[in-house]
This record gives sequence, structure tokens and C-alpha cells, in this order.
Amino acid sequence: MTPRKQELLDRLIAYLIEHGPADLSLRPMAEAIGTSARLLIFHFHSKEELLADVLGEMQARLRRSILKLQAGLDPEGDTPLLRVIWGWALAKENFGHLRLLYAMHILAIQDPRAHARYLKKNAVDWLELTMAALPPSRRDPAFATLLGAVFDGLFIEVMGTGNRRRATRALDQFIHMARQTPAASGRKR
Amino acid sequence: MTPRKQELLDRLIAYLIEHGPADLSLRPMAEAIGTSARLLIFHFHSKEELLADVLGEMQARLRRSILKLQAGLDPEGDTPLLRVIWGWALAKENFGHLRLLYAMHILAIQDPRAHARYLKKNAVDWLELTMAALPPSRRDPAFATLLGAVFDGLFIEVMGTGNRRRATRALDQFIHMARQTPAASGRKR
DNA sequence: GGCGTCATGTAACGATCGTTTCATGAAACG
DNA sequence: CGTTTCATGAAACGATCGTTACATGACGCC
Repeated sequence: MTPRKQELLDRLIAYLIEHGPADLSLRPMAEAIGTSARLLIFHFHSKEELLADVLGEMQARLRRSILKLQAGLDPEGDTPLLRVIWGWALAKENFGHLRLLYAMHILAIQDPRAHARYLKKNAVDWLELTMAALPPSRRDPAFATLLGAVFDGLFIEVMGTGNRRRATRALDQFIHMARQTPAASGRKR
Repeated sequence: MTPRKQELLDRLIAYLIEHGPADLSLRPMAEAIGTSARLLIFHFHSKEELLADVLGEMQARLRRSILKLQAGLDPEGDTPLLRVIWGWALAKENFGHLRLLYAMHILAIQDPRAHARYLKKNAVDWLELTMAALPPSRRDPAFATLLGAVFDGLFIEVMGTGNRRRATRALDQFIHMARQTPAASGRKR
């Protein structure tokens, strides 16, 4: 990864966050970030590889952000990590980043054959990360899946409606429910 | 809506369900359903209008299916509507339909200005439908939002990973949690 | 039996797509 | 200084896009 390529990558991500993945034609992208389609192909070899690089870099950044939030979590406070991440996700400077990631994820799902490896790795990664963040009494794949789904679903709701308040209330209600229900119905299946 | 147009619409939906919204170019679509791009434009006036018609028809069908499930729900049984809809959504003959709807919804989100009216109407419709299906003690926008988000998030998880079993366990766990937590934390905010 | 409306085929338009070819400037290195 | 490597520009390639112009059947109506 040459410095020039890294710089182009940074600018590409900023552009895509602002414009969304609707128009990812090389020429408009290139012009917007002050270069040319010729250069994008030169540095990334193909459009597909370019998008893969963008996706990879964005996920790496997201992961770093999440780990930072986790590390900075007050161990005495009663604000769960899920709630902290939610606040982070709704912040202006992060919302676009996450929105683009969700959009590209859904787009990848449309072509399962082309992106099968990415989808699998991504899913496993997040499940493991979620599991690791859970207290041992709750460390159950189904519950971890539920956590992720609640987050995903509510974020998509906010993307579609913009109604942050109602989604946040829904999340708080979920957290309340989770606290009232001690463990996975008492027995492991 | 002429009969010919309706027939084309049916075939379009079947085609899109099978092929996903990845390639919605007129010519391949037209050829696959035994017509021509010329005819699609003739009947639907433009590609944009065609997609809007497809989306509208698919949503109408989904709504009819949901209402039918709701009507056929055993009032004495303890299987909640959410669980019944989940089973319906995972059935082979319905999964593709729902997957396409989710994909097109996410695509619409990318262009909020172009699809603002649709997004708003859709969100309101589903919230109202969910609220109406809820027992009065639970008829709270936040809880209805949470229900929708859990469903959306788990369905997207299944689309991405194919792991129906884990997602279904997660849903069951959610239902269990909801039953253990009587009302919206006891007080309205 | 003329006549308008619906349906359809052929062919083309201009635009844009990802990518390639060819050429050159700049800069680093021996 | 010569050579090699990196970076870039201009222009074009063939393909495909949504859409349109034009012509032609098919068919019901008066």
C-alpha cells in the first residue's frame, strides 16, 4: 500500500460516505476527489478491487472505534456497551460511515457468490466480537445474534425514517427487557 | 392497469425475485420474461416507474399475506404473530420475495430525496400495522419499533449468513424476554 | 370496410460505463 | 548523466445503458 494509494483510499471513503453507494462510477468519483479514472485503475487495478479495499478499510476503522469504546467503558457505570455504541453510531461524524457500511453489506448480499467469503468472515467476526463483550452468563450465540439484530434493525430504521428518538427508546426498552430476563431461559439447549 | 401490463408485472416480479436487484437493466430483464425493452418502456413509461410499480405490487402482496396470517392466528395458542410471520418469511416460496423487498428498501434509502415519500409512507404503514396487532397493554411505539427492528435485523442476518437456526433461536429468546417483561417498564415516559 | 387504439419489432440515438493504449513528466538511483 | 520506476494525461475501445422514432400488424367499433 503506497502512500499515494492510501491517500486516494482516504479520499474515496470520504466521498462515498457523503454521496452514498448509489453512483460509484469511476469517472465521477475520480473527478470529485481530484484525480482521474485512469489513476484509480492504475492504483487499484480494477473497480471491484477498489471497492473491496474501501470496504476493508472502513471495517477496520469501525472495529478500531468499537474496541476503543469498549476499552473506555466505565466498569462501574450501568450503561451497557450496546448503548454506548448506539450513541456513537448516531453521532454526526460516524453516522455516514456506518450507513455506507450497511448499504454495501446489503449490496454484497445480493451477489452471494461474488462476496461469499467476505460475508462469512464478516458474520463470524462480529459474532465473536459480540460474544467476547458479553458477560459469561450471557455468552450464548443466540443472544449475541439477537443483540446484533436489534442494533442492525434499529439502525436501518433510523436510516429510513430519521426518527432517532423512537429508535433510541426502543433500544432502551430492549436493554430493560434484557436486564429483567436473567439468562437464556435458565437452561442451555 | 391493463391486463397485459399486469401480466408483465407478475413476470417481472418473478424474475427479480430470482435474480435479485443487482442487474435491473431493461434488456436482460425483458429478454428473460419474453418481451423487449421497447415494450417495458411502452407499458411502464420509464424504468423508474417500472421499479416503483414492482415495489408497490410486492408490498401489497406482502401486506395481504401478513393480514392473512394474522386472521388465521389461533387465538388460544401461545404462538405470537411475530413467530408465525417469521416462519412464513423463512419458507422457500416467500423468502425471495422478502429478500428482494429488503434489498430495494435499502437501495431506496440511498437516495432519500428521490424516495422520501415512499420511505415515509412505508415506515408509517408498518408501524401502524404493528401497533394494531399488539395487545393494548403493549401498544407503545417504542415497543412496536423494537419488534420491527428485531425482525428486520434477524432477517438480514439470515440473508447474509444463511444460518436460520441461530436466528430463529435468537427470535425465540426475544419472545421469551418480551413475555417475562410485562409492560414498558411500568410507566409511560 | 375504413379507422383508431393497442401491441409489438427494428433500429438507432446519445450517453456513460470499465478498461486499455500510448505517451510523457518527475524523481530516485547507480 | 543515464536509466529505471512511479505517476499522470489524453484519447480511444467496445459494450451497454435508457429511451425514442418509425413502421406494422391485430382487433374492435361504427
